[in-house]
Amino acid sequence: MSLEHAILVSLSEQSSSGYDLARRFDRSIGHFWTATHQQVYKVLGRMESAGWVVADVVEQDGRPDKKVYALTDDGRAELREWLAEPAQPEVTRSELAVKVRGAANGDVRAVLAEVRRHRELHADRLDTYLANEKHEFPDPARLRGRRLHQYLVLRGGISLERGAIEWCDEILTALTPATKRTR
Amino acid sequence: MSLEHAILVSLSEQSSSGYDLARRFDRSIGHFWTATHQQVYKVLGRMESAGWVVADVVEQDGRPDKKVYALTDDGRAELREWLAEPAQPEVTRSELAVKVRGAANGDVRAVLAEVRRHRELHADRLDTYLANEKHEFPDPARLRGRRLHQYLVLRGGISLERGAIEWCDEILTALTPATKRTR
DNA sequence: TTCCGCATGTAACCAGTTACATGATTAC
DNA sequence: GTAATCATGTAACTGGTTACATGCGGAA
Repeated sequence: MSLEHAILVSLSEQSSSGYDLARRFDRSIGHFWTATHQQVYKVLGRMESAGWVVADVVEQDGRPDKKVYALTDDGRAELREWLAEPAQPEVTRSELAVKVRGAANGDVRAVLAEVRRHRELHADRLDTYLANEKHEFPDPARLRGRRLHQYLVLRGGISLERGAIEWCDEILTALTPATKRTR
Repeated sequence: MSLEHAILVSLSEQSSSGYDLARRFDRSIGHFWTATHQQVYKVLGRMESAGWVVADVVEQDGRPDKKVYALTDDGRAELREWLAEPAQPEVTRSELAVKVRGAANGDVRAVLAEVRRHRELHADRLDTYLANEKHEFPDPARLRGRRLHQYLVLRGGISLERGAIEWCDEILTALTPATKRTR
């Protein structure tokens, strides 16, 4: 697909500036799609030319002006069509996995240190996701529509991180010498 | 990183042709890194210029000639250095997740059908991985070194697929009307 | 005779990253 | 004074995808 449709989804929830979108791609939607601000601006330009979004310049005091983008009817139509298309299966590219596979060609302990570091990164992300879940969706059983969909995506992020942590632990258990492990 | 190092790892296990490498990227290593044959050939060219690999033309009867690539000492050195560097955390890009999040903007049932389709794709991949595990690593407790590392990466693929299936199921349970579910 | 597997590639293109650039305000 | 946050962008580059091209052998 590419960023376009992720932006359409994001704008369907809330009109916002490129800056704001870029920040949201560091959070909520960002669990499953990332984008730098440079790319967001570039793509927004294209989308405006295509007539999917319109910009409204908002002046602020004490802060730079901003362009707030909103979906047009064409944008909404595009989004609807895209949703009906098949989604291609995600490709997981894990540099860490390649390093683990090739570890015997270098210093295995260095690779293990990386696995440990990644484990912590995933644990941190899991914590933020869980805090998010607790704070934003305290009563999941009652959720309907949009909110339920958002919740489900967050749940996906949570189980992804849990899986990653478990995998790191499996590697660490298997590759840490028993002498170190038991002491 | 990029493909280069994945190819170095692959060649460290077994010298092979570009065609063969491309096929392996559809399997074993491919759980965590993919590449088309076009890209493999392109990168192999670059790697040969850099002196990381050498090609040996092998004539075959009844089949086209092939170039079998092998690691050089420089290639091995490069691999060793790369293994000592930190790995950047993977970015998971899931088109399906974006569709789930935006589902309310279109036909929710169409998105659910996609979730169901993806569930089956993941289930199929899980089956191949499990068959692989059983066949190639019947006695995991005894594994050491390279073989153990390969096994651990396969385990990662397995838990990734399991996680994906569970997530799909969670979505299906949450979004399928109870009337259809209980029947 | 048509399609699949083996085997290697080129060319055009697109998506995404990194580096660079500007400028005001606020908090330490 | 120094760094962080808000806000928008351009330019160069890299990595990866898609389309196209060739040619033999064997199976259906």
